[in-house]
Amino acid sequence: MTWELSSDRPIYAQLIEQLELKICAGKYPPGSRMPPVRELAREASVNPNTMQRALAGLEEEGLLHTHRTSGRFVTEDEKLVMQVKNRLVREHIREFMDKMLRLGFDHEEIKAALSAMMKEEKE
Amino acid sequence: MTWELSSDRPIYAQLIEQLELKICAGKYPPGSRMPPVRELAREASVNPNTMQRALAGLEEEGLLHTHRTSGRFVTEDEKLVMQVKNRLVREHIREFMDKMLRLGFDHEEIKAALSAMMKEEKE
DNA sequence: ATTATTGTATTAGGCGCCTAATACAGCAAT
DNA sequence: ATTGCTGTATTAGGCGCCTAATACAATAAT
Repeated sequence: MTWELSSDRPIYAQLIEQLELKICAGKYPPGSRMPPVRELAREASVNPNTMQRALAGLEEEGLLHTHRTSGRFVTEDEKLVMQVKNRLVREHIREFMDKMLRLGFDHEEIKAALSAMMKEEKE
Repeated sequence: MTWELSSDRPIYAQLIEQLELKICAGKYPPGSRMPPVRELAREASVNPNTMQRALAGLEEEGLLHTHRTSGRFVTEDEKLVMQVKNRLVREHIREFMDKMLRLGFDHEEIKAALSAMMKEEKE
């Protein structure tokens, strides 16, 4: 799971989302230490300032906290991580449903289309 | 169905998507005349230049064509409209699935979560 | 013919995002 | 004590997006 950045949205916003994702997916477990800003920036091929900005966003959210000189750490509050994960799930589902409804699909048709695509996937 | 613009992405790109949606959903039927740029711009609370840019995008795509002075018209090629609609559907499903898979859901769990949210919806 | 309406083009300016290059402060390791 | 690594702040510049204000060309409407 690497870094996927597109140019049609602010990079720092995309970084926030992907960091959230990585934390919720357990790539950066609760309590663990994050790689330093400069390294994360290098990984993502991004300016350190931009990565810094993204990390600051996660801190406001409470997902990260900083020990000024020894690094940045993922929260140990697993409940919080789960809350964020649930929030993300709900957002993704809502967004998906909205778009499909606007295209004229009803609930059943949405499920059918999804199932069909999953079936394709497996081949 | 009005205009929903957020500030975290280029407006002209959002306009393109929403115009595609409106055309695919039948709000602007094949062969029909589009409202003038200035009016669409007013509707969307956007600068005419920005709306112009979005419309130019739809023209490259073949969804619209222009009679220089009498206005802009939706293509009469219903097949093309359907193709675009199918493309949009596939894109939305793929994007949704990607995000959910990254969050650790498998196919069955994705369906279950979707169904659960639909059920909520109905109350 | 005149007028209004259409799409289109141009210029200027503001603003946010991103990069680059530094510099500093504070703690850990040696 | 010194060195290195950490987060953090600052400045400068480039670039794209967006708005605003015009202006023009070509057709439709009168």
